[in-house]
Parts: sequence; C-alpha cells; structure tokens
Amino acid sequence: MEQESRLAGMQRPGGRTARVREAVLAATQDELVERGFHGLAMDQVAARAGVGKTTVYRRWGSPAGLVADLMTELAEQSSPHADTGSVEADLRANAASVLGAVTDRRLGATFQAVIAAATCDEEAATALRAFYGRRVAEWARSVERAVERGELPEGTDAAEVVRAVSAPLYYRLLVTKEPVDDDVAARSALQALAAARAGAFVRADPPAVAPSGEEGRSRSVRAQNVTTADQGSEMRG
Amino acid sequence: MEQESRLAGMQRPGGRTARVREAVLAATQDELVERGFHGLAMDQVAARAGVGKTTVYRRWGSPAGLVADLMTELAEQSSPHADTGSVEADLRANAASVLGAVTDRRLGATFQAVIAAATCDEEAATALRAFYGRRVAEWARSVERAVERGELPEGTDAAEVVRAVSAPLYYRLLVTKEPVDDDVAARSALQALAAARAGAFVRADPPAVAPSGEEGRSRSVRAQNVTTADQGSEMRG
DNA sequence: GCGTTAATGGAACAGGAGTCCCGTTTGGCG
DNA sequence: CGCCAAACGGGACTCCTGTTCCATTAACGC
Repeated sequence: MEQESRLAGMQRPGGRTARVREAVLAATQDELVERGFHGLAMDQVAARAGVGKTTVYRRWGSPAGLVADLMTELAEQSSPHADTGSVEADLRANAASVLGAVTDRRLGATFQAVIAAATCDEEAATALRAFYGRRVAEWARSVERAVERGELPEGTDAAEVVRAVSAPLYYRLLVTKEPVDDDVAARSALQALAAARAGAFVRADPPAVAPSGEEGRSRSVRAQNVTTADQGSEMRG
Repeated sequence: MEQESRLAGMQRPGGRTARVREAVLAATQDELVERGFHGLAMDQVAARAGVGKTTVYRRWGSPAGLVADLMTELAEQSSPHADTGSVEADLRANAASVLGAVTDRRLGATFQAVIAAATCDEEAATALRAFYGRRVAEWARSVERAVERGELPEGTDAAEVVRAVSAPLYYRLLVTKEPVDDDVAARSALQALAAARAGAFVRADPPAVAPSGEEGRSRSVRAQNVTTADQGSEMRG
C-alpha cells in the first residue's frame, strides 16, 4: 500500500493526472490558509479540488503526505537570492526573504503546516530537510565569497552562518510565538554577522587538506572576542 | 462546555482528583515517549492511567489540552540555573540545560509534543510561552549582571541574548532535524556571546531614563564590528 | 461519622474519517 | 481511430474518536 500510493500517478503523469495533482495541491494550500494543518481534512481537500476523495487517499494517503508533496513542489521553484557583493546586505536580504516566506499568508501557512507535519511524518520531515538544505546552500555561497575576500575569518562554516540568520526567526515563530517583523529580521542578520566576524562559526575541525589552492591568503580577519578554548567540556549541568 | 471542563477538579482538588491528575499526566508522558503527539489517543491515556476515558475528556478535552497541562506542570518546577559569575560559563550552562531538556527521552518527547500542540491549540501555545518566558527571565539575570560588570555593551537586551542561545538548538530540532549534541550547544552559546559582545543585542530604543543611577559607567565595551546604521530600510527583497 | 454533591466510571450512542469495491473515464500507443 | 490499462469517481461499509446518560464513589463541611 505504501509504495502503491507513491506510484499512483507516476506511470501516466500527463493530462488528467497532472491536472488532478495541481488542483489538489492548490486546494491543500487554500485549506491550510483557512484551517491550518490540524484542520486539514482529506474530504475537504478533495471536494475543493473537485476530485474524488478516493483519489486523494490513493495518491497522498494522509494530510502529512499532502503537505510533503507541497513542500517538494515549492523546493523545486528556485527563489532568486541576492548577491550584492556585501555580506551584510546579503544576510539581511536572506533574513528578509525568510521573513517574507513565513509572513506571506499562503506560504506562511504552508511552512507552518510542513513543520507541524514533520514532527509526526518522516516523509514530510525529509521534504523539509531537502528544502532547507537547498536554500541554505544557495545563500551560503555569498558567505563563502566573503570569507574569500577576507571579510570573515578563514574556516568559517558558511552554511552555519546562513542557518544562524534563520534560527531566531523560526524560534520566535514556533516556540515563543512572538511576532516576527522587519526589525527582528534585520537584527537577526546582524547578530549572525557579528558572531561570524568574531570567529564563532570557525569550524572546530579544519579540513584535512585544502581542496583548492587558496590556503594561506586573507588572514586579515581572525577570531577575536570569543573564547574558543575548552569547548565541549563539563557540559550537561 | 469549555469552562466546565476547565473547572472540573477545581472545587475538590484533594485526594482522588489529585491522584487522577497525576496518573493521567504520567500516562500522557509515557504515551508521548512511545507514540509521539500525533499518536496520543485519549482512550490509551485513560486506560494506561487506570481511569475512565470520560474523565479524561471531561477534564482535558483533547490531546492538546493534556500536553498543555503537562507543560504547565513542568513550568512550575523551577530548574536550578547556573550563576558562576562568568557570562560565558552561564550561557554555556544554559545551552547545556536546553540540550539536556530536549535530549532527555521523556522531557524531549514532551517538549516536541507541546510545540506540535501549540501550532494548533491556543491553550498549549499559552502554556509554552509561559514556560519559556519564565525560563528566559531566570537566565537573563546572569546576562544583566554581565552588562553591569561592563563585560557586555550597555543597553544589551539580556532576554534576547538568552533566546539567541536556544534558537539554533530549536531550529535544528524542529526545522532541519539535525542532531543536537554538546558541541552544537557549546557553539550556540559562544555565537550568542560573540554577537552580544559586538553589540548586536543593544536595544534600538534606549530606555528613556536610566532606572537606577548607573549611567555613565562601564563604557569599556561598546558596539563594534557591526553596522547598526539604517536598520529596517529596504527590506523585503 | 454523616450527608451533600463534586467527580468519576461504564456503557450505549452518534458522527466522521478512512477503506473497499466496482463501474467509468482517459491517457498512451499502435 | 480504437484498444488497454492506468487513473479516477461514487457509494457503501467499517472502525474509531468523542459525546451523552446515569449509576457509583468519595471529598469536604458540619
């Protein structure tokens, strides 16, 4: 049954099957906006999409399956990411982009739903990981270039810096439920940047061998302001 | 019906009623560990607690109500927080404390459940906010003292610094689903500290009047390394 | 102790989510 | 243009969640 529902629609992906998928995913988003993930009923989605509920159950199986597919769909639409040549501007643009995604009525409802679904469904969790892995990698290039330019310490983990920009926003959104606005986003970017400049994102394990031939240059910025000694000792108070 | 279920057990809180609550909350945690929030069934909880399912429905109403009550219970147990006199040690202890909470099999399942419940239930969301508001305030005192000692810039938002320690951990736990370990926790604390030292948590609106008479002292650390100009302009790329 | 009544427990009941069956539609192909 | 099988659609059926009713138990006040 598992792999059957996964395969449904995969052998004749043209015409009607594609229209059904499009209609169902659109209806799913509409329902998410109106009722949220907990109120997502397969019946309702089928009715709104104008398809039989049997079809929805057969192809997606559960509400979590619906939002997982929706996330996969969103992941494939590459979003334009800024590349201004300034790390600060790029990170702020990144924060603004995340803010836009979670603030947008339609996208925000979808993200919340996927995150909720990911807590109980492996497929949704995988789709979510895939989405963020892709987005983080895209934005990380800007940070990498900053490292190359010597604006950030050598060995800085670019992906970690990008994640650090998003983390406070999602923390507010999911845990503390505080409002997230432009100001919070801008501050989040500046905080990540400040930590990066201080060398807080320098990898503990330096890469065994530098992959390309750009080793000894751009040491102009070094870790400062942060104690990096005795990491990982006497934890778990 | 709403306020009735809320009132149940409130007029005769002794003896049997208290025992029932204790048994039901314990059973809820057990079920959360074994099946997670999505698999939390009122029947199962009632059976495991050895009480009638009618009672569980009457007093808690829904799975979300159960975890909300559980969170309220946890919030009342004040956890010991470190106060070593060193901000760095305190923030690392804070990170370790959060790590311990989300890593612990029983507590971790509970937190995940409450967060999931908070996405669809206002009562659970309120309980969650209350819990974190309390914890953040406790740990913030250590940061405030650091500001008073001059180790961090004047005007630093202590609560924000504490939140910044937790954010990356929850981000990993909820969004990217990466493993969270001692190393991640330690780095998270150091990142928050680095950003704080750089002045990234200095409030935009300085307090109109300094509450106590400690204005002009401890300017040894000032915002540096971070551009604080033109915040909040040209956002939403 | 003793009565009052809040609170619990069991069982029957209702509603809805999810499944199954089978007839109908339609995309892919010669 | 017509065949075949993949995919869809409708309706009946099952099972489980949540509700209601009423009898029973045991806190709390005296």
